[in-house]
Amino acid sequence: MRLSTKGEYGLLAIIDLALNSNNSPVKTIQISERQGIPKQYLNQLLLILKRAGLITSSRGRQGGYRLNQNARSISLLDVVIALEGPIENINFLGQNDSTSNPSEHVLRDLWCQILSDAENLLKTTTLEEVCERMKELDKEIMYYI
Amino acid sequence: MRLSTKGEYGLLAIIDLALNSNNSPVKTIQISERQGIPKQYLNQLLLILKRAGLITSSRGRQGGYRLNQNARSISLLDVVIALEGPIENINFLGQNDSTSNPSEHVLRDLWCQILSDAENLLKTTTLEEVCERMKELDKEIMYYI
DNA sequence: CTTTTCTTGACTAAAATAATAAAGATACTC
DNA sequence: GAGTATCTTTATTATTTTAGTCAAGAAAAG
Repeated sequence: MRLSTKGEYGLLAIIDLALNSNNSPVKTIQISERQGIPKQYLNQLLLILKRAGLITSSRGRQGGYRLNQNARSISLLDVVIALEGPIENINFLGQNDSTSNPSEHVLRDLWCQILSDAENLLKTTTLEEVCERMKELDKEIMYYI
Repeated sequence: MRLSTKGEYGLLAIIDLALNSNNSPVKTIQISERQGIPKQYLNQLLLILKRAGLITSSRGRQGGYRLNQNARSISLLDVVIALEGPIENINFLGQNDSTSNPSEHVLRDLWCQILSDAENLLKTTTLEEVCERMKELDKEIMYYI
């Protein structure tokens, strides 16, 4: 459940798309500059998201990326799994039967609990939800000014 | 929140101590064999747990390790933090003020939520609790025979 | 047909992980 | 007190993961 820069950058990028790709596709370079992500690296991440079916691309002058689905139907879990692979089932050596080592069994059960809690939170948070929270944040900041 | 072998081995080792060090200290080699952990590597981990004040050691012929506190007062979080350091506050670059990037702010909040859920579960699970769960498991297995 | 963009695949540097090895210090036993 | 079993410390190494960089190719638009 650690988020590497891969996951972090990817999330920032797709949130950027959710906000900005409604009218026209968004170019890699634009995301790169807005979010402070190395352009070439971002390229790789966007391709991963594309292969996962979360975004679409078009080439040429007016090209760029946009969401492939409604922001409401993309969960953060979708994005994280696309980028970092299925959420780690723990290294536990004794992934064999539960008979092997009873303490591993207990630990594994506990870890499954932790991971499934995390997954649930990510699964129930959509890109749309994130965008709304950002708007709320903006409002709060406005009040201070 | 990923558990490396360091954390996993360390947890298995200290659970082993909770079960077996009541009468006499337990030697590295015994834990190593019971839990299938490379002996020299296990040494390092036990020393970390010792420096963290969770276990004590004695040298010489009857030497070995034992718990330094009651199994009831050692939480899995204590062990994990000793071995893997404080639970990762996420890489988020913009760890500066919340004004930087609003999407980072939203993501960071969400991640804090996930981590604190995980921490809570680990904090409220003690070594004693784990031992009890193991006994329950043994019972279940007995029934099958 | 030329430019802009995505696309692909190979390559690299740095860090973290997972050990291994060897020499030193302490305590028990004979 | 000699010897051995154990912990202790420090250094070294191999492998894997992370975080990129680079360069050449392919499609769409003007």
